[in-house]
Amino acid sequence: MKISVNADYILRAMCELGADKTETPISISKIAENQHIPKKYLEKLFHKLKKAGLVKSILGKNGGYILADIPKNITMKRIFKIAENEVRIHNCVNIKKDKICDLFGDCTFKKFWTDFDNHINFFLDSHTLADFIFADNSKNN
Amino acid sequence: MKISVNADYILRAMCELGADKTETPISISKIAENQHIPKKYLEKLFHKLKKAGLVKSILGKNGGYILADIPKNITMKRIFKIAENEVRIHNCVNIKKDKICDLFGDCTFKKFWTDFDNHINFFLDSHTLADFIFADNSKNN
DNA sequence: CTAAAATATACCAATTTAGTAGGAGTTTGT
DNA sequence: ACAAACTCCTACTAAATTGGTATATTTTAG
Repeated sequence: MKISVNADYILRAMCELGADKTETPISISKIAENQHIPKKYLEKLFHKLKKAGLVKSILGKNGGYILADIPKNITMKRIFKIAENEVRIHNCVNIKKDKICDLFGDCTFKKFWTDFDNHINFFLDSHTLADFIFADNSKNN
Repeated sequence: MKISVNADYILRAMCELGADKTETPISISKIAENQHIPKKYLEKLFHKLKKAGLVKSILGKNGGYILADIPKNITMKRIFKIAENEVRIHNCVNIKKDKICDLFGDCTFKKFWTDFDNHINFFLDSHTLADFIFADNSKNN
């Protein structure tokens, strides 16, 4: 069970967008440099972020990205969904192979994997970008 | 973030050992057949389980495996440690690269990853093999 | 002696991870 | 008008991991 580098990359990149007070977009180049993330790799991640509606892009010179929503509305769950190619906690043949699963309505294995999944998602849902950005310099949002 | 098939395989295999009332060992062949797990693959998993001290082996004909401890002492965390080749939740350059990390004593990123790790481990520690075995047929242990 | 069992070691195809490469399209400062 | 600075898009790649196979050796019951 591993967490890819993507979650960390995205988290820090989004924080940089969220922490910026100016209304101008920030470029991939700048974020990559500040956060020590390979530029081309970060580009791909932002492509996903845009498709998922977490950021907006401004084309052309002086272009870049801005958050599509206020930090407190961006949960870690949303970030994880993009960062991790697949989130598979329900690892149980009784769940994967539905026919077997249906035989046991209250299968304890299934219950365990579902509970585990819920436990993780509860944590991810209860943390947002705002937790990271306004930790020391208090501000609204 | 994925959970490999191993955790499911081991969980069901160990349950079969734990549920067995006889004092005789159970062979890999039998478990593999009952649980629909590739025999050779299960063999490798049991090798790890033995090395970790979760099961004991009996060699020769009529040999097989028995639990090395009572079910309630076998936590899901112990199983996960064997099932997952690597458990990496602390995915943060501020943690991986110690020099950067030391610069921020109360880094919010680090805190998040550590909290996440603790959250998961708390869940895994609070479930044992006994939860699966004696769900319906109540019995001591 | 032989069949059934664990043990040990090596191999393998497919997939995933963490990138890199090269350019095409868009906008802006000068 | 034009070059620089951007995003956007597609493809490629090396290394590691995953989920398994294959083959042979050792141990023991009957």
